[in-house]
Amino acid sequence: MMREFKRKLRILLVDDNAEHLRGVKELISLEAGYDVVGTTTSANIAINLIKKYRPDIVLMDINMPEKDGLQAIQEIEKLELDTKVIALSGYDDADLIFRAMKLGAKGYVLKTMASAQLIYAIDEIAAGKIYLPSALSSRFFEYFQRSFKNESDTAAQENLLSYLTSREEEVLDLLTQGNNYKGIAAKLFISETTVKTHVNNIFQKLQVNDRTQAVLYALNNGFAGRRRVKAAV
Amino acid sequence: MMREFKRKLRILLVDDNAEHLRGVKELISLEAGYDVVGTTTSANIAINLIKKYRPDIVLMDINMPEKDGLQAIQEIEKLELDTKVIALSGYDDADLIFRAMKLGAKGYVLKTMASAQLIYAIDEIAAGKIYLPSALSSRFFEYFQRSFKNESDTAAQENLLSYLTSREEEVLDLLTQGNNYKGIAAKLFISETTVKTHVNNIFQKLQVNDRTQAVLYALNNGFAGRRRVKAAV
DNA sequence: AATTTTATCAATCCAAAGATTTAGGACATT
DNA sequence: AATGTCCTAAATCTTTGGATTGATAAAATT
Repeated sequence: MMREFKRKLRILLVDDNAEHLRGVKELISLEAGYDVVGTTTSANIAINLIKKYRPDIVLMDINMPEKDGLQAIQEIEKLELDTKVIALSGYDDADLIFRAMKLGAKGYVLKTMASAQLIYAIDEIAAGKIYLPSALSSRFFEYFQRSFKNESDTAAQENLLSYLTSREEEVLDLLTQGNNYKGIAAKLFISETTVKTHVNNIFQKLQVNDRTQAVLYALNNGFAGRRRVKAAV
Repeated sequence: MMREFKRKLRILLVDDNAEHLRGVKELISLEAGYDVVGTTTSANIAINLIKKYRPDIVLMDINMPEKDGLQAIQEIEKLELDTKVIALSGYDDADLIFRAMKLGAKGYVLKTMASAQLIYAIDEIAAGKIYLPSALSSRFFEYFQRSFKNESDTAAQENLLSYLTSREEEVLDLLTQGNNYKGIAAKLFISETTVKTHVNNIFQKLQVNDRTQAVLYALNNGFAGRRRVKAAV
């Protein structure tokens, strides 16, 4: 298969198995339009090579003993380059796939994959897409849905948050941002005692004893989808 | 396209657009091996129909005004039946796709999709797989990776949690479970004043003013990966 | 028209939380 | 031997938080 021509795709291969490394290199070199700019058996060296040569694609074996390939992916992503990493693995383990994709891998291919399919994956990913063979994609989604199952189970049980009035929701929202009574009063332009009343009502409805528990309940029960808090002054 | 024969696949169609509903029904009825057991324009009615007829597949339009199709998916999943829901939408919006899959949809297809492809999707999903057309799959993964980008960025920036001693981590951990001083003291077998000392040190290190902010900081910065709190007594 | 819910506020009162200082003993490091 | 960190603890003091009661007015419901 041949890409529409522009310039050669620059590829870096990382695999601790030197045997397999040679095989893949040869395989890719047979195709026109691909340039293997380097091969290495070490993830650490790979990082340096990437910084130097800025390849378009990195084929990264993630089952390496020395340094974890997943960790390497994470480090590469932190560099914020245009380099796209394809995870290469002998195993179609759902957790591995999930973690690799989570860390920013643009694809995940098995070592047993046919060469034509590998080339196809490289092309797709080089073109900016994300590529997962359908079998692996299925595994990924099963894992993905399992990992969200618990969350929605929580939502399944009665959600006390639904008893809050809209004003109480506003107050709780400010609580989940780390505000105290004074802060909430100022932000809502109401008196501190009114805030106290609301907060007390919130406690009753959520069946908790204090603001921390209220905030935890809110976050754990999908209140306004977890937000980030800047460490307050 | 024809499934290998076993029994007819029982399908329920849900779409607030009666026009489109008829179209899809006809389309599916033309194929052998598929039995449209019901059609409805209301998500609420759909839930009841599912309880009654236990279809194999539900094609659920998720762009309905009255009741949200996504919410319907969630409710169907809560029933824990064998019924598989396929999200049907006019939009290939990444957020919609993500939310549908998160809620347990086994597939997501566009209304503009060719009929052969729809049948294929139904077959795949009926067979227990998950089906996302590759274009939508790409969108999903881009969204997925974006949503994890911030998390790793957070990890990249200085994490004040790293300054905590192991004892302080224990104390913070108990704080994130909604404990007060007394509770923490009892659980760690130390005096309440000692707990206060630890907590104060934690505040200093995390640069926060009170326990709620400390807890929020902890949760937002990957402290012991968010845990669930049962509403305390 | 009558009732309930919601939002507002005040005044207490007590308990809890938070700030600060001081200090002893264990342990590791220099 | 001296220094530093960590865990422990007490004492004191101020502030904040939380519970309770009662009250007014607008708004929504019945």
